Amino acid sequence: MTQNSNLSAEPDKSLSHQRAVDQFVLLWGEMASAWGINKTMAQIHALLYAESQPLDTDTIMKQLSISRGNANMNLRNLIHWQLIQKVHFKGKRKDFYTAEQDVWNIVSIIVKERHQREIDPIKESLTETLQLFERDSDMLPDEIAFKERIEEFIEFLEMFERFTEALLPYINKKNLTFLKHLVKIAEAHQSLKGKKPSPDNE
Amino acid sequence: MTQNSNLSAEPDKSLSHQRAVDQFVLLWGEMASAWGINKTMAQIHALLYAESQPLDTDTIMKQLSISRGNANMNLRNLIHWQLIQKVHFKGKRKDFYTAEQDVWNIVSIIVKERHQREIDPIKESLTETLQLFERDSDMLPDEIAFKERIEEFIEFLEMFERFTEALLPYINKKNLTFLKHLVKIAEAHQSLKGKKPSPDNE
DNA sequence: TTTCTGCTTTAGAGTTTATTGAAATGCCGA
DNA sequence: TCGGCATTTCAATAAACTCTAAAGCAGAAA
Repeated sequence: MTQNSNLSAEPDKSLSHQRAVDQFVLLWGEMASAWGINKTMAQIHALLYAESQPLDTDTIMKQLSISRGNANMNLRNLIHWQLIQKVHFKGKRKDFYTAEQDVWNIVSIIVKERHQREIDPIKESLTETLQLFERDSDMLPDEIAFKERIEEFIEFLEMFERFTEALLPYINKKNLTFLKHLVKIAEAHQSLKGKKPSPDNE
Repeated sequence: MTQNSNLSAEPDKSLSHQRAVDQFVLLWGEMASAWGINKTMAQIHALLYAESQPLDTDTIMKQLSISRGNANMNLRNLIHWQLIQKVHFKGKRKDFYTAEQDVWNIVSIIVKERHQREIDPIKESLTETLQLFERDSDMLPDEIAFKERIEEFIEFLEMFERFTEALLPYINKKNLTFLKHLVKIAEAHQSLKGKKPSPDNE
């Protein structure tokens, strides 16, 4: 019961494959928790990403040694993130789950989701903060500088927004050509101007 | 002692300015913890970013109501991340700290750091995982599919690497023109091909 | 040398977040 | 309507992470 995985719920798999999946699941989980995403949620996603077949809750529980409640919560969360989907098989009552299998789409979904959930609210809060300032005429120099920095940050977020909105449609394994094209433009532009495009600060 | 900030360590600041700084610090801290970065570390950074003048440890402690040890640890961490710098004033024994003030540089530093710390090791681990597989001839179809997905992921990371390396030099408030240019190319390319560049999956 | 000032380290307390286990609810066929 | 799965919810518990207080250093001044 305390063993971490590899309960061989699926005897139709070679040992080396099973080990590779386990290792991959662990890696994905660690990665996620470094980025503020629930480790178990990421592990479930990794498992479903690694498997070609849809899995049911019990298999996931056994495979990752987690409780039913935990599995259920994180599965729901993953569905909400649109990273996995429920699948039904005729004749079977259980829910099965399957994950998007194209890394490019996965990344694209994650970027979109976090953008909506996090960037937009931040922009709003910053705009509110700006409203705390007195009229320009009464402001001290440091105050003006700070205000400008906030404005610059808002501008940055807007630029980021435009950028991701423009590029996200190309983040897809069937559309790499255009991305590669953009990178080449940037690389060319860079070598044209020498190593760094501008010396440094001020 | 339990009050959250605004101990007005700097009487030379208007109340509205102080409130704006406080609010900004709180926001930045929350944002950071959503992304797996220590909240206090981010708050210290926000404070230094908001202030035009370098601050010493005692000011930071008072301003954020944190202990000396905590301040010290997180300041060191920020230096390690290259997000702030120590500053010395002649005649004064204390260390003062100051932050990079250009958002674009800040983001650029963060991307570079996380890249080094996280993406590179992941690529290595994935490569190791790949080595767990048997020779192609002995592989089951599912096994081959999984292997291909890992390879695709490595490919993605490499593309991401090229992309950031190509663009990071332009992420700087003095070099926005080129970025804007790139976005325009992408936007134009998109409208040329209709709303979505490719219908959907498969 | 001793004292004073400021920086650093660390064990444990405190806080936050994730996970479990059990009970509640829903669903479907007999 | 009941019985048997399957899913969902949630209070209690555990794990992870952060912060503090106190002690230790190191160097400057006296």
